[in-house]
Amino acid sequence: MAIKEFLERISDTVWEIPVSYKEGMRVPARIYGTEKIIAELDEAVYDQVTNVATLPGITKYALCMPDGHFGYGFPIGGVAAMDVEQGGVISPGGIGFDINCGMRLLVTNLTYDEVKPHIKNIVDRLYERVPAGVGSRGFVKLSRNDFREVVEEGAQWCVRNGYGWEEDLELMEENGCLQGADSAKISDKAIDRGFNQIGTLGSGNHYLEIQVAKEENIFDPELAARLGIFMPNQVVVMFHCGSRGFGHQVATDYLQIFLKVMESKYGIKILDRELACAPFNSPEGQAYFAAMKCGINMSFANRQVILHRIREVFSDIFKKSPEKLGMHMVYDVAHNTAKLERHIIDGKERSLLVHRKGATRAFGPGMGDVPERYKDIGQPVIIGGSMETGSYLLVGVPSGDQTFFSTAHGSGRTMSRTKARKTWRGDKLLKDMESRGIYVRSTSMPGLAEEAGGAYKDIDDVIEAAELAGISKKVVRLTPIGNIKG
DNA sequence: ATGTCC
Repeated sequence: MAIKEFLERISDTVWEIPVSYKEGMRVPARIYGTEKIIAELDEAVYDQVTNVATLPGITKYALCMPDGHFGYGFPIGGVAAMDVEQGGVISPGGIGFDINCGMRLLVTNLTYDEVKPHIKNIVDRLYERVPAGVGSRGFVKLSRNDFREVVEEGAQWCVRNGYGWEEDLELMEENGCLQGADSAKISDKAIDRGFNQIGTLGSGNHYLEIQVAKEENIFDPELAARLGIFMPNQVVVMFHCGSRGFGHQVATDYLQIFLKVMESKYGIKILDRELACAPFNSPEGQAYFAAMKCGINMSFANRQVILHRIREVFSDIFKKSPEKLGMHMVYDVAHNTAKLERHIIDGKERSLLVHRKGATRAFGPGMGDVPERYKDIGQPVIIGGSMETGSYLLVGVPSGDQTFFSTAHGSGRTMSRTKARKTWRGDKLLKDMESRGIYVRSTSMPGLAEEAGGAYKDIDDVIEAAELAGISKKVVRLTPIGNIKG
């Protein structure tokens, strides 16, 4: 029977597939999105999210956020919480190859009028100072042993070594260093791939963008001010990157290990090899958890060094210190992780491993790990749109409990990279964007074409769905004026 | 996403 006949409308923005849809589903699947988003959703997502619903220990629902699309095993936009006391598993496919891919936002006290005459210079200098593209190498010279320290200490290593400010650490999950990251669980190959990649942007949809908070796009001026956006046309900097080849190798290493032991040792049968997993409470599961934390820390360190370079470039161009330019970090979000969290399920507190793959944690007001300064307003959420359209700053809300306090992470692709390359030309797109006031530098013209705004869902639709569903609240929409694309 | 197949 066709999927549409199973799809039950729970509300204007929540759609459920019952366990009767597929043999082995332990919980229903729920997809977030407006009617328009659901109508245009790739049917493969239904298959993937219902496969996830069969995994051991899955609690309540297998979820897909409104930016969801087809991914490796799990859909991108997938959220799955596994009860670790009930045989719950950990699955690399539920985290993503790019461990702790995420977004960071920093503000300036400059207006668009002040920045406009310098925008080409800013973008050109950032392009030199923040290496981008496949295989790019960073300026931070580390030995392999130094790098093992970095992956255990995360952004704290960076601040100790002069990359950034002490206050930056308060604005990251767990102060930029996950406890329990163990480099003994990392292969030499992963170290080889990662040790010269700190401070690099990468490729694909990774980018660094100069943006403006236009007056009409500041939806809640009070909340915006609390987050550091205090005037119309204020210029901010947003960037998106992850753990580069290092995280990719960690995921690859443990997928192979899990495929070997999953069925023979643990008797877990799965519908798709890409859902390879191991019980969280098993030697293999714990080893991957400790290795993944190294990936998370590597990514925090990567973004920390990039933040430092951005401050240097602005400081050089505007002849003022980064402090005088008000270059404070707003927050850093991780959107490819699994975290052990306590959540109340049907009135009972349980210990859940929450997989968020292309999904952003969005803790509500008062919750643990929300920085002290934001405790009363909820965790900031940074959602990057396509490079042509815009991005959003939001906050978590109490009703986020329905998704284990998770929301969308971006626009979500609607077109394959191959088709996008055939539809647009990078050089023409670059000129078109410049005529619309967005100055772009990229290492690859085909790569630029892949990221055309038309290859993505409408970011405003995605954010509207997230807000209507009550999984995050929008504060500011940000408009791009300059972009460095990997 | 990714030394885009060691």
